[in-house]
Amino acid sequence: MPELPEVETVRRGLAPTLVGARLTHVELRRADLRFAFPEHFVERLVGRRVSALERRAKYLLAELDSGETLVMHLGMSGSFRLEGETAPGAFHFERSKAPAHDHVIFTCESGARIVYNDPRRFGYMTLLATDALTQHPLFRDLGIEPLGGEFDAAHLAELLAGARTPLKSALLDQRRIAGLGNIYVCEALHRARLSPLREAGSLTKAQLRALASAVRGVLDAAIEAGGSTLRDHRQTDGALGYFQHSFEVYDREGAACGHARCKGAIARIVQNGRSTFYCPACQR
DNA sequence: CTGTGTTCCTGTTCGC
DNA sequence: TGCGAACAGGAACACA
Repeated sequence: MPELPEVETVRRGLAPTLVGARLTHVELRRADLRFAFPEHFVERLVGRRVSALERRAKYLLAELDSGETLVMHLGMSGSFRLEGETAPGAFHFERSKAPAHDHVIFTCESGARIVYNDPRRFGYMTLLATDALTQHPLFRDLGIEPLGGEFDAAHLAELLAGARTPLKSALLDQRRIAGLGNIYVCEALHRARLSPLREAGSLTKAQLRALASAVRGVLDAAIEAGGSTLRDHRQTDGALGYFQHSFEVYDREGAACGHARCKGAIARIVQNGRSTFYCPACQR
């Protein structure tokens, strides 16, 4: 589920509860997610205060007062929900009816509970020394943040220079740009009117400008939509929120292309084993 | 080095 | 209605 905008929405949803909070209890309902939890995971968390909640690419980073950072990735199906004092609508579940796939439960001093649910278990959590975070293999090779100040057409030109791979594959590569996933790559390419099949290194300057602007624009819009769902529904689970109603191409095979004067229909093809949606008529 | 295919896991949807 | 197949928002890893 979660690409950059969803993770950012989760971060904003959890921050008011988590930042400044002390963890009093951490419950693991199983020994692993995608990977095993690290040694003494619970002991290293309990009693610690969370000093900041950040995001890098699709990772959530909870900085602790112990010098370590709790690193969380939501994989395909991970989500958080808030229960307890800060969630007035929280349900009370009988023990036997606890929702399936709740794997980790963090309890704060305030009584608030933050529950991590992940049916497919492609997500994972680990603890890393905060001052060495950027050197760690998980982060060392990550590319540029598409919403950061350095991301522009010139940077994009460098990132794609000489690449023979299809444009879509290049944009999904987290070592180039970090945080884009299948949906927003499809959407950004449609906005920029560029074919996912184009050789990545073949874009003109004007096309690079259009693409940089499209990437930023689609991510900004999705975060904004996520933000509005947060305000309206206290949703912290990183669901696509209302932005899914704004998809121009993703999961819209056969629909009319939304671009002015384009008579094309959205097609679905498969690239690297994953669905690509685009308009063959106007994306060149 | 670059680029591609496979794999992890469960839930939902679709065609018969 | 049931039942198997296809597919799903990610990315680590193996390999050509």
